[in-house]
Amino acid sequence: MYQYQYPHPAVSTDIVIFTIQDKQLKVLLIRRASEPFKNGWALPGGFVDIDEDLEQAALRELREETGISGVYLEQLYTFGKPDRDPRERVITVSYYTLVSIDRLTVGAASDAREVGWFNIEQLPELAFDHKQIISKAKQRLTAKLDYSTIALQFMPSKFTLSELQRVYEIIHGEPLDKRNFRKRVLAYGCMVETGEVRRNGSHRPARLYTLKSPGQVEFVK
Amino acid sequence: MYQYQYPHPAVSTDIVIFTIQDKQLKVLLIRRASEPFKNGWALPGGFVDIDEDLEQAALRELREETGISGVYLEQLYTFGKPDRDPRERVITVSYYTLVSIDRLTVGAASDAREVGWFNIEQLPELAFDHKQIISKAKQRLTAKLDYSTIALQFMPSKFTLSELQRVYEIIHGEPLDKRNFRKRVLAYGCMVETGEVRRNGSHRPARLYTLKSPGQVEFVK
DNA sequence: GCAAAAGTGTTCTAGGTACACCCATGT
DNA sequence: ACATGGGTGTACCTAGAACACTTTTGC
Repeated sequence: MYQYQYPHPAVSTDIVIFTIQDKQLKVLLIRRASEPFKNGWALPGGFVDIDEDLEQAALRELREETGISGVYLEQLYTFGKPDRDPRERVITVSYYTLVSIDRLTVGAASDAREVGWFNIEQLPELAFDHKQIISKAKQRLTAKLDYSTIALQFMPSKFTLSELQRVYEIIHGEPLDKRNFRKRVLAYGCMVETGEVRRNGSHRPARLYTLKSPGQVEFVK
Repeated sequence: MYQYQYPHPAVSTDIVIFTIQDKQLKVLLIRRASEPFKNGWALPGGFVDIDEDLEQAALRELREETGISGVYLEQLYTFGKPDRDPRERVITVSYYTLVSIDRLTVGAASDAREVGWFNIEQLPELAFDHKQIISKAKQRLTAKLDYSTIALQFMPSKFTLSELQRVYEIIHGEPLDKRNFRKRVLAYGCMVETGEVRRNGSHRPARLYTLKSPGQVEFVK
């Protein structure tokens, strides 16, 4: 037992993990193993250890619950309505991250719990205020697309410009001009041709690009 | 005494209060009344009550320690390094706000503690990681000047366009073209002429403007 | 040889920047 | 009458938007 002179809240982290799959923006959810909201869908996350940095806690939960590591992680917002958790006062520091389609080896690594990728437009009922957290993350992501190189975090180590364009189109929900798009992202100067190409169907092969500094997100424009 | 099965951190809020005074961007600090950092300068703030919303806590501290109320308040970032407070683990949810020069009736309302406005470029030694918090707030403020109407929060209920221009110049640290500036801020469409003028020295009087929706910050551009 | 995606430049337009003079007042 | 800050319009320039055809492959 731990005693304090004044009541203390519990502090947790929750992580919104985005990916692009089947031309959809998806979010990773896990099925809760215990009450409250037992068997309900929720964001991965958990309590912060008493001697653990907040971001470290988020990285640890991410690793433990999904097997994902070494990703771009950004603090999103801190949610603290007094009644957001029925057990006790829990303040949650939320983070979000973007993972590439080739890291979708989730599920295996997760500790026997059911996990799933959900289209952000068709989410199931969610535990706590997690719907609100995802909504805020989507907002932030959409905004950052326009003034940073954050979208590159969705890409695998080698990718084509058409694949990258599809990412922007899916998130913004509208088609983009191919020539203007290439002009713009190449001007960022943060990717290089590998020299290789990808053959993918009965048409001209696409050049493969790679990031100069993977994991780095810069402001642009 | 309050008991928990697992150790819990304490949670506080700290508020960075900006104003413009004497052609300088200033921050409000208070002198600490107790250990640690007794008599040192620190941001206003304090512990979140167990049944209190985070933003309510920030508003309460703001009121109690400075007498300021009814202002635009925005969550900034949550700081939680395990050793940021020598007493126990304290996670702080920081907020920032902008107050107009005519609200500088601080000091009187504060509960007998010494308070002071400090030029952001000449801060004293600060308690905890408050220097870092202020630095982050300044960053956010500077960024928001360019894509929101946040600067209007510095203005008193009636103000002239020259006064507003000075605010932008002080924060960005460079002079702006008067005609382009007026074109831009009037295009925001969120202020109206009062019809009154202010006589202020031996020159043409300036027209007074007022906000259509005080306290509201919009995205622009 | 045909279907399907990859790759490539130029023109047009709008929004941002640069810039100089008259106005109303106090002394 | 002069010093001081308030108020106003236009020309230029650059960055973003619109737009169509050739290339390379698989079948």
